[in-house]
Amino acid sequence: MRLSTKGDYGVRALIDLALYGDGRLVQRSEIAARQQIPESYLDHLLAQLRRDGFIRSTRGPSGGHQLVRDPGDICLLHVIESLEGSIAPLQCLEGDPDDAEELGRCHCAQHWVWQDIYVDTRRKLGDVSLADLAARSQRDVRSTASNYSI
Amino acid sequence: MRLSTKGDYGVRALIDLALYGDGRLVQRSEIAARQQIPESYLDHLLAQLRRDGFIRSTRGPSGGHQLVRDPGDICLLHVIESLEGSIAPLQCLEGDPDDAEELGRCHCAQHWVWQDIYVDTRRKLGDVSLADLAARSQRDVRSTASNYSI
DNA sequence: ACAATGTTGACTAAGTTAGTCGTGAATTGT
DNA sequence: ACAATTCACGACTAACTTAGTCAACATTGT
Repeated sequence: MRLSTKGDYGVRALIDLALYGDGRLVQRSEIAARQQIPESYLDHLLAQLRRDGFIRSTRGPSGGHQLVRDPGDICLLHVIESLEGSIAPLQCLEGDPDDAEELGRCHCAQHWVWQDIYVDTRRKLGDVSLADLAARSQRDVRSTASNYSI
Repeated sequence: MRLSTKGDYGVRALIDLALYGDGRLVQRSEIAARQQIPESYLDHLLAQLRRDGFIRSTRGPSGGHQLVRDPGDICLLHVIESLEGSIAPLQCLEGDPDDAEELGRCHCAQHWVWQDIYVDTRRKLGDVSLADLAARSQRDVRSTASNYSI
């Protein structure tokens, strides 16, 4: 039930782009340094996010990465599912989670419990945008900084 | 985010004991056959459940396994956590989940989202008893049987 | 041309999952 | 006492996943 580093790192990378990529390209090395992610590993995550249309990348000197859409229009659910694959707790819950017909087909005794958890988790993740996370991230940075300044 | 076979099989084994172990011992081979679990693998799961006080086992001919407590007094959360370990989606959420102090210590941007999901998932699992699952399992068996008899 | 950057795929080491197997210990029936 | 039956436990393993590294290549700005 644990999120792997792919999901964690990938989300952090997108938050970084939301925070520092306003109108400019952000380089892999910048993201890696700020978010504490091995640079060569970050490569794979950026590739996946590119494939799924979250970012656009530019080569060459002064190249880098940028978000394709507005951070407010990107929800955590899609990012996580891009990086982690399905987050269904049981195999019989995979497939289109919005198709109630399909989910109801299995009759294992635990099905309904995990289906409830699955649907609810997806809803919660769907309700959070990258902009929300970026704002939270910035707030935390400021509050930590103010602790030092007292 | 997927439940492993340990959790799935282990819960099914306990449901089997709830259904067929009323006042008698149920043998490993019975459980394995009914629940489609490799017998030698089931050993490990029963050992873990014994260590954590869910079942009691008796050796020798006509030996077997039985629940220690009433199925209504065993919640899914404790069973799952016995078999799977912590189900916290992030490492920084581990430790005592009822200690709000401890959970609030980390300030990674995603923390609050996953904490919400974690707390809610544990609550949902805590609200389901083995008796609930056993009843559901029996109902499903009957409804499947009645489909054939029509 | 060439240096800076991103792109891709092959490779790897460590850990987890999902088991199997063999030996031993307890219990029962004879 | 002894054999049969059942659980108990730990060693072992094959396949898969995770979390990376690395090298070769493609593109772009100067």
